[in-house]
Amino acid sequence: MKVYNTLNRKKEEFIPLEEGKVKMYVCGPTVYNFIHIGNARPMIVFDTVRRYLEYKGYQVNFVSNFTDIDDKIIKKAVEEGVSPQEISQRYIAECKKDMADLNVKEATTHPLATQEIDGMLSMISTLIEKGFAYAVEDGTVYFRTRKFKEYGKLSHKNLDDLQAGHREIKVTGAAKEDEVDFVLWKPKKDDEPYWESPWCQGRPGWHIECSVMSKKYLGEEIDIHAGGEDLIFPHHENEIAQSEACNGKLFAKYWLHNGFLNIDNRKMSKSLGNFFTVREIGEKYDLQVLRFFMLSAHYRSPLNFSADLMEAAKNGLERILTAADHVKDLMKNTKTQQMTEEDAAVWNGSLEFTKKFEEALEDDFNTADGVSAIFELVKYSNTKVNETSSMELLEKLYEQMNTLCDILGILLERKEEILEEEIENLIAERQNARKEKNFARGDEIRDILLNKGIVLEDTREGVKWKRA
RNA sequence: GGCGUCGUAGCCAAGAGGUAAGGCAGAGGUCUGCAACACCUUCAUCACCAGUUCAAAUCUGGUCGACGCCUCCA
Repeated sequence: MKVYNTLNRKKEEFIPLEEGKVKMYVCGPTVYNFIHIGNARPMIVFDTVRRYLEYKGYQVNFVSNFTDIDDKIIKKAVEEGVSPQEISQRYIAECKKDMADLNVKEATTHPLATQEIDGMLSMISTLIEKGFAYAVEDGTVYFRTRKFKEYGKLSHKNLDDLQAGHREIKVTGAAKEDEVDFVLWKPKKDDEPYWESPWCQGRPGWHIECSVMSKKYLGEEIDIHAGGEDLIFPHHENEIAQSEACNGKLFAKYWLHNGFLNIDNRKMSKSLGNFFTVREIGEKYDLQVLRFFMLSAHYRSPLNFSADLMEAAKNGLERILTAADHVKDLMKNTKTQQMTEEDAAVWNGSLEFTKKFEEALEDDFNTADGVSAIFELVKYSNTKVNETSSMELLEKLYEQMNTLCDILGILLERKEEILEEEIENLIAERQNARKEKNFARGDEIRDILLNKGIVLEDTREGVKWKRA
């Protein structure tokens, strides 16, 4: 398996630190509002990476944090006149709901920054002892960036360029030794929440959280650290500096970063008015569609989002689900149990698509190619399978589709929906009308149901319906 | 200004030296009471220019265009 490592900008063979196990950390959201669809991309993409690793038999320890203390959270709390905890708790719950609808698996551990303050104090102390950090008069603690010789190895920046390119830096509080130094701990302002520390009453800087949580739940050295490409600098660069300066070990072996999600070819931002939360999209589409859409491109490519593209994704996904439904329906009426010779040949032929799918995912998680393998399997199934197919073949084919879709986190089983009695009666009435060749009444009923969002399809296996 | 990514059909998107996967949309057809589903057929020489090579969408150089990071941001 090859993975693209941002550290050296090359695809590398994936070799875990410990055989059969993968330690993986994904930077999670700051919880001050509903998550937006940009937040959803790394969640979906790295959940898929995890699922593939698990499919390969790895035991994956997957850690993803929630940043629950931060300026934006405090700001929101002040606006609403409630505590920051109330804000963060609320949006953690909402975020988990969205993740469930996106079929993103729960992390092995979802640590919260505010629960890890002790670890942060300890790491900051160690950094000060080792000379990698210093406190200034007002109690702010800075990381001594130039002291860490490898600084810039992830983002491929050098400190002199950074310094030259630096625009006016708004330094609050006491002056730092060097303008490239960054904050590890900062003093509280006014009634902000705070924790006691040897330096001042205050709270942690953003970067230190992830270094500490990764170390606590996964250890000093991990296999994969992932997040959005915008985190490469400064967030991940700073994490490397903190962790490696503190632990004296390589922090993470592979760094994976997903490309950005744009809206109508522009960066998503509130000021442009092209900002969508996952919740909003969920009102118009099953979030499976959003997931399928995101996986239709390579995770490192920028991905554009628009209504048309969502429609296309919806139709494509529908094609896959319809094929699976068809196989399932055939199972109800199949006469033969065991595969015939002919069936066995069909089954063998289908293995080609699993192979193609695996080869795609092996190559830096190329889900776009993986999806195309599923489409080819769908076409193959639609063509090869019929009323004479054996139960064994049908089950195997369904299982194969299900396995591949499950790696992508796509559910083949449609949600069970209970038809209201009225709708059932209408469908029955329509069947009678059709039997008596009263097609006018039949079509009328179909239109009535269509208006209720129910689409009917007459197939050989009987009447089927689905939500529009 | 520094660092970096990308330009493949109407749209989305793989492919990374050997003669363009897959999907959506469209067109024509088969099936169906009609429709839907499904199936069949059809739909590109890869931004441009110049090189390297027996061979380039794939390598090199240049041009144009789009975008990202350098500041909170997934």
